[in-house]
Amino acid sequence: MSKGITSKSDDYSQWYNDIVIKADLAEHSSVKGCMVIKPYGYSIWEKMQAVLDHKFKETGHSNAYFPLFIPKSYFSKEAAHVEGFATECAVVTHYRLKNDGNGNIVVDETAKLEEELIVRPTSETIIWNTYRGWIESYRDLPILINQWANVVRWEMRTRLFLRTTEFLWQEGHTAHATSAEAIEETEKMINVYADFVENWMAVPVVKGKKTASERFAGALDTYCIEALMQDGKALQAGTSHFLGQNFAKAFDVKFTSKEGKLEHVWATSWGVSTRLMGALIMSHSDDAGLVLPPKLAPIQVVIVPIYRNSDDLDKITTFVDELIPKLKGLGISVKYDDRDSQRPGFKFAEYELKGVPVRLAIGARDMENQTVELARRDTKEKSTVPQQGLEIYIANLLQEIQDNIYNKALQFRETHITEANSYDEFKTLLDTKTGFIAAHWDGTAETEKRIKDETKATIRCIPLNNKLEDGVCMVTGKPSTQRVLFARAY
RNA sequence: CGGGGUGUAGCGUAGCCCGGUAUCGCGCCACAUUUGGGAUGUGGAGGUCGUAGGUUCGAAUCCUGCCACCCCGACCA
Repeated sequence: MSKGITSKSDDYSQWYNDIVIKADLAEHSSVKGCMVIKPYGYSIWEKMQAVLDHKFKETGHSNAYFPLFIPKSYFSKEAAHVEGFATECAVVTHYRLKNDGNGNIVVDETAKLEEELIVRPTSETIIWNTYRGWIESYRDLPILINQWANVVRWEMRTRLFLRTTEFLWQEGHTAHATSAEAIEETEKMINVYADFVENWMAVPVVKGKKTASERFAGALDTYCIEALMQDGKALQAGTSHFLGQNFAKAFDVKFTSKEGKLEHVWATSWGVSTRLMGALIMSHSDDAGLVLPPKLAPIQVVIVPIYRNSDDLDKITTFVDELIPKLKGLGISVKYDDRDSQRPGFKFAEYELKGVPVRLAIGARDMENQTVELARRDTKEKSTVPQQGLEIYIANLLQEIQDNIYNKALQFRETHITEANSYDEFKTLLDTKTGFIAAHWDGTAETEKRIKDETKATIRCIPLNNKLEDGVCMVTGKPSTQRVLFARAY
């Protein structure tokens, strides 16, 4: 197939890495576990940010920014929270370097911080410590804030985009007067995420709730969206947490209600990260490289001229110069690649690798016939299309491609949700068919852990609006009222 | 933290066992011919062989220490 890309069926993991590197999305930096997001990869992230940011603002949120550093003592204030993050924190202990006299730069031991600073793995603590000063009355509520930031989690093992030591994300942190309002916010935001992932990224998701043991550290309830990758493994694409009054209590954030009573504030937090890039790459791409949904492709249409002499090129360029404004007028991003330094075949391969949804090739033959050659990335089909009305044709085609890759992913997902009625069947499905497995579970953490230890499968979620169905736990035989979704996950 | 691997030109590599100043491919630069699926020819540039020390007349090669990164697992978004 393509030069230098490992086939998906040979080695899925290597295939993924190859696409990230060869499509010029990111590269490993010289710092362990940290990556450099390259311009092409970053431009995709910027498109994601733009859409999400708009949705957050439409739902009443504002952006703000809180410090990168968090005093260590803040972490110990919420017991479950510190437990969840303690083992993966980067800690700043000194604030100065010095020359040791032998030409080496060393830490100046005399410049030791009185209290260590944690590089934020998430910002609940610093934000709730700040909110204490902002909230006195029910009139100050709700507070609906989002922050775009980088965070650091010192994971043992990293993977480009899917899990890096430092990653980019957004984290929403809201404060409410009532439990009901906070829960409504939590649900609203998981729906915003699902809408974005499905309708922009073209990745179908299952909305659900996490079990107690899979919850965010410090949350009373964690809602999530779970996507299924082409290798049959699940990927958590976004989470929205109902934090109850845990952080308000830990940071002493109270307000006076309409009734004049002093009460603790109710909280939510929600986030998606550059991990979504990983989901995007893995969901649609093939052995020829990246496949991007038109709605997030930095370049939606690329035009490659094919010519033998400058006369040919001039004619083509004249046509293209008229076409580009028409496309742009319809909101379509277009690149005219008239580099003379590369031949057409090279360009075709390059834009396939980079996942550009539509490619036009225009040569002398086309100019004579008033046509263009159009190739779509998702199906790799080529066709000859009239120049007349081309921009309309392309606008429609982009939507068709968006729908097509979504439906393809949806079909894969639908055929990879399988019911298992015994533990043996469950294990066989995990090893052979993979994907989500819907099974009865007795609701205990013990059984959940046993399944995880024995099969590496976790409960991805209890789907929202799950249909109730009496059954018995596939492991213990105890009664169960609904099936939950298991899978091996990233 | 365990297991495995790698470190030699921008990238990928050979050479290492058996010591004598680094091979090949891609890429890069120039020129020409090319241009409807990853062009061809000719010429050219590019190297602290991860790092520190040791052995030796001489080290990419042998010895010792150190460092870094990648992959697999445990942890996790």
